[in-house]
Amino acid sequence: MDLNALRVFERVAATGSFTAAAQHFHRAVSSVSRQIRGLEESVGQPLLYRHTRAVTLTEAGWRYYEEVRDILERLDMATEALNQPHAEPSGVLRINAPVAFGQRQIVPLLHRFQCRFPSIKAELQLNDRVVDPVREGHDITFRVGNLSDSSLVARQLAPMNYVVAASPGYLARHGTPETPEALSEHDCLIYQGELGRQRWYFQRGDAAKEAAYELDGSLASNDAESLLRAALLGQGLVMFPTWLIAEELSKGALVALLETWRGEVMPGRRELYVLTPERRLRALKVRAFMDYLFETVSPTPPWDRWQEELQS
Amino acid sequence: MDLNALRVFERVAATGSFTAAAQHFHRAVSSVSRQIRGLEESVGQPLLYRHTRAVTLTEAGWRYYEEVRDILERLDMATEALNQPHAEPSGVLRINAPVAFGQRQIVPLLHRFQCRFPSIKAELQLNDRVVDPVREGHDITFRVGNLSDSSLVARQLAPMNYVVAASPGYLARHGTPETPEALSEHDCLIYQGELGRQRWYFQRGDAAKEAAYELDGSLASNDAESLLRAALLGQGLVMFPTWLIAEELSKGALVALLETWRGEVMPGRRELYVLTPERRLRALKVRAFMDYLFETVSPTPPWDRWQEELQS
DNA sequence: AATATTTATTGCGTAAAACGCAACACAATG
DNA sequence: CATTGTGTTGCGTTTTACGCAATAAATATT
Repeated sequence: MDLNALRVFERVAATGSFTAAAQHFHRAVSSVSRQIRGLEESVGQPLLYRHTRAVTLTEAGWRYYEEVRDILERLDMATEALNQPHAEPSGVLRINAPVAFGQRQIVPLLHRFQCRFPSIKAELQLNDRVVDPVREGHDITFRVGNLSDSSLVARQLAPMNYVVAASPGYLARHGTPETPEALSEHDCLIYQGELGRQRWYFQRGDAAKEAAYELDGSLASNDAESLLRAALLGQGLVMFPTWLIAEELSKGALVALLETWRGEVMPGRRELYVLTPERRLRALKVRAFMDYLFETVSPTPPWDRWQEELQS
Repeated sequence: MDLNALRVFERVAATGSFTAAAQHFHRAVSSVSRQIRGLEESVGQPLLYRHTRAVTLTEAGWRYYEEVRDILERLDMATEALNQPHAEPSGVLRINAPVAFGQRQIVPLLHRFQCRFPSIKAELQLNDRVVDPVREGHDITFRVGNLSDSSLVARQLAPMNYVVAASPGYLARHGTPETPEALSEHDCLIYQGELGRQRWYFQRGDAAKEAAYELDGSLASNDAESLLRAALLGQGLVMFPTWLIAEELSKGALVALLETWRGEVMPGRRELYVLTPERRLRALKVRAFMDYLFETVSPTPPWDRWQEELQS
């Protein structure tokens, strides 16, 4: 019996897939297959049922998995606890985030973090579908809006702020809308995803409820990046989260509009969350990254600092 | 990090010796040395101080050892728990016993046990000095008399019965002593170990206390086997535990004497104990052997059945 | 119903790791 | 001071793990 085989088994059990476990450990699937086969021989019975496109745990496998998961965790913590107080974080940090947020905010953040701690390596997985962080083996997951996995430790990172914006060229040609009502006279570039066309909502400071505006324009798309490019070319107005267009706002490539109102793309407010599996919260690399992250967004996230920069 | 290295580390920590761990795992000392070095590199600091003729744990090593010991135990138990109800005991059973008892009683018992369970392998270590079963890595330890290790689970196996015996030839030439007092007219072969010459003690059924007899004969030795051989040759009388001479009594090569009295070689009574480390009590191989052992000695140990055999 | 695709298994050759032998270093023991 | 026991390290050999490629099996797609 081999510790490596146990780790492979844990990952196979968590994901239901030899392929996923192979990817996780950067190994060939055949290597995973042999590790599992060897483990089953050493414990004397099958731990997994093999199906066509997945594997599932046998009854014994399930019981063994629960034990092995805890044992591996405990071993890692015992090893971690040996680190001297000044030990530098090291190892592979696995991060998951929505695509656009990851590209624009996590990549530079992570870059600075890794400059500071050169022993850290990272695996950044970006996707917009809801993934299971435990199953995927992520150390840290960024999530927008609703949470649904109670085995994760969720911490609120920052509020999601939306802003309407247009290029200076567009505004020079078409004027600057001063109220949400004025938007109907403008070319609004609308996001149209699986849930249909987004409405824009506005709420003034003291109003009890945001008002919905069903707007239109020359372009609708399910690709935010395309809408952004069109806006930069002066085609129309967009409403996006500040973390998406903070750089363009800072550079003046886009101009924030209707700042007296708070904009949303659906009713209610949402927050940015960061999630970690409960057990891994104390790994040094995870703690270090979380500390760094929360230092970075305090008191104001970098993607919300463009307002301050424009004022100075 | 490797499971094998962790097991090696546990054994080194328990014994304080690379050499002992190497022997335990049937490996070269250099292999143990490298395993430990590799483990220290992977946890990032030394776990052992190297001295000239032993190693000791560092502070971190001690803390790690306590964790690793429990983790390995838990893993073994999780693996053990997977066994199906009808699984046959297998693996290496490590037994320690006093030399003579081991040779005469454990070897045949173990032989029958292994015939019944062919997947069992055994390592039988015999010595008369007091050893530390945890440190030595024994699964089962036989012990006579006093117990002093509270981390072991001790079960009483059987009372120690002593008997005076002589060969038929000796008795034909010198007559049969009918009382302890008559022994002074006989050639008593006395055990003389590190504690000096043994006195023989006798207690009649209803007497409150055993009486001591300081006897003499033509031979005194620290080697019980030699005294026994001399007795078989008709040289004199011996007093030995029944488990030592049960076979000779059964065959009539020696004749039990003074059976109305209970003989001892020191004041008070002693028991035979069998000890197992607390954690290993539930390993299938250990349980199976213990069950077999206690079945064998119930209601009467085989070394005390010669009385019944002579009567039938 | 046929075809394409995905996942896991296994033969085989290669690479990497573990091993043991032997020489050596060091300090305790007699 | 010589001997002895324990641990370290260089080096060659043995063993294990790996990846590639072919294959099997069943699901998804057309």
